[in-house]
Amino acid sequence: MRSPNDSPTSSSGDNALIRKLERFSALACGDRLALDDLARTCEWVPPDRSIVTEGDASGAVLPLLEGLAYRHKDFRDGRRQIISLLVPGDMCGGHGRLSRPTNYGVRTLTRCKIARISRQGFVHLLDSHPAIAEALNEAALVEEAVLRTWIVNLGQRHAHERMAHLLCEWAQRMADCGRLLAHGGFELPLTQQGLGAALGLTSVHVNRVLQRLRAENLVAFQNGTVRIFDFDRLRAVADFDPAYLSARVLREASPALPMD
Amino acid sequence: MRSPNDSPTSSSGDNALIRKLERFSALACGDRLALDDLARTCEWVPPDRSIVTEGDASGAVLPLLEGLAYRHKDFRDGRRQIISLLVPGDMCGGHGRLSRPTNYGVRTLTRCKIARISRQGFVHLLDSHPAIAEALNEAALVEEAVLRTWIVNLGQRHAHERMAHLLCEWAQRMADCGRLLAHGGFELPLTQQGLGAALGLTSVHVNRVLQRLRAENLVAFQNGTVRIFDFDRLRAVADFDPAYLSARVLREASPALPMD
DNA sequence: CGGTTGATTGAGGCTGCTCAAAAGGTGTGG
DNA sequence: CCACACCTTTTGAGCAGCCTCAATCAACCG
Repeated sequence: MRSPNDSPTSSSGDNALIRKLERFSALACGDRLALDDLARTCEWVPPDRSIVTEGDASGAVLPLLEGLAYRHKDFRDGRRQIISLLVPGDMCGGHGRLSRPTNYGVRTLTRCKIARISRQGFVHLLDSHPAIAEALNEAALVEEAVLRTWIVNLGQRHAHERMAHLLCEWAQRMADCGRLLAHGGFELPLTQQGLGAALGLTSVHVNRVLQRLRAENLVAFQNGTVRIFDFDRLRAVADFDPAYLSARVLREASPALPMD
Repeated sequence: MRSPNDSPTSSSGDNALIRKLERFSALACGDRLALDDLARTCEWVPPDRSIVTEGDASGAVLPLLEGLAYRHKDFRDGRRQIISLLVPGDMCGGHGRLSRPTNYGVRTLTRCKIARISRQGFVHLLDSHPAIAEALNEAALVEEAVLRTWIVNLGQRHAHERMAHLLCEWAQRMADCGRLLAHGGFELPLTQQGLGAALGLTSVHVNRVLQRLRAENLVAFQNGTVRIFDFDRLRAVADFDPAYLSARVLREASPALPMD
């Protein structure tokens, strides 16, 4: 028996990292134990704190075990871009064998539980648990797909389409990690300024776009909580196809390919 | 002795994939031989041809050995986003152990030499050559950094800054793979419409932006060739920091991290 | 030589930005 | 409990960066 509230430093049986990696690769018991071990050297960070600062070269590997966070890049003149949103199971820093100074920062949105592993320990983990290495690898490829989708979003879509797409993607990801609220809504703990930084828009325009989506009875955003009223129509506006997020996967090799 | 022009199917001693991977990991002789082997089952593709179409699930792994190409996403209504530019050594398709249908297409810019490996063969390559697996991994992380930078570019920069950044990045990458021309310029075989598709701009505006950069004596673009007149000033306009492209690397683990 | 593709230029319009101010909300201290 | 500060949201007015549409020009090619 375990109490339902996981106390800060206990390794809960419900490890987000394990849950995520199991979407990509069958983990043996030993793999799971190793991952649970990480949760022993973890810390809680309050909301709106910097976890990684641009140029950070500490080399630590920082899996996000609980809470929400984001990667961002700040400019001297105040411009700011949110590069990706992080859910439990994602990595805050680089996840390769080699350590490289980051060209981005990471901040918490909510209170976060973060493990801290030395690069050395991480490399050892990969070497002694190939299944973990493989799963992390595949996870990185999905992350890449998300980045590509953001590029398309920023490059080609209008403000309201962009917003719709962000909300669709976030809805899917939050559902995937079991974070839907009772009424089917979900957290998105950003201010309108924050949404602007994610979408390449000003907060003023974000406000107007949200009003429009609300007026069209598609979605409401209030106090960091989103409720989607008509997912199908929102998806149509966003031209959202969730395939890139899924870990669905085909294990095979095959023959021809169209070379038109 | 080997003739200087590499004929289509001969494995040239100068394999772009090897050159690239060696930036990330020390390859043993056997690793290099295995990579050279790939060049035996390769094909030449003419310019402006589709290599991978969206939704492709063939599962083939397609390293680009020679030539230039790009990843892109097309919309039904004609909008089009170029997601990344590919140089020799890059992968055209997915490069994981698992095969997933692509949500993008790949087209050639110039004539391209492309190896074709079954997913099965690729997995076997990774399993039997850990150094290759590691190098591919690190390469994927650099690619991720490029995607992040494009997001920042599209989200926050004005048209002329975006253009400047693209040109700086491309200059660096072309230099890194030994593709600078005699006068220090380099190929960028895109039409102005193509540049627009990469930058989220219309070709009309691309044209005006290029005129402005030319008028400011920063750079000239003609016939798919770029000449940069004042790299320092261009870099300042673009706010370009090449660090994210480099394979420069620190092998260590280390202690503290700012937790402001 | 006509046909096609890409570059260039112009005019006008819309999306999204800037600047500014007011309105709500929340926490703090008196 | 009110006053105050601070932050976020909301609204308005005006502007501009970039787009749309359209036409011309240049280069290439069968």
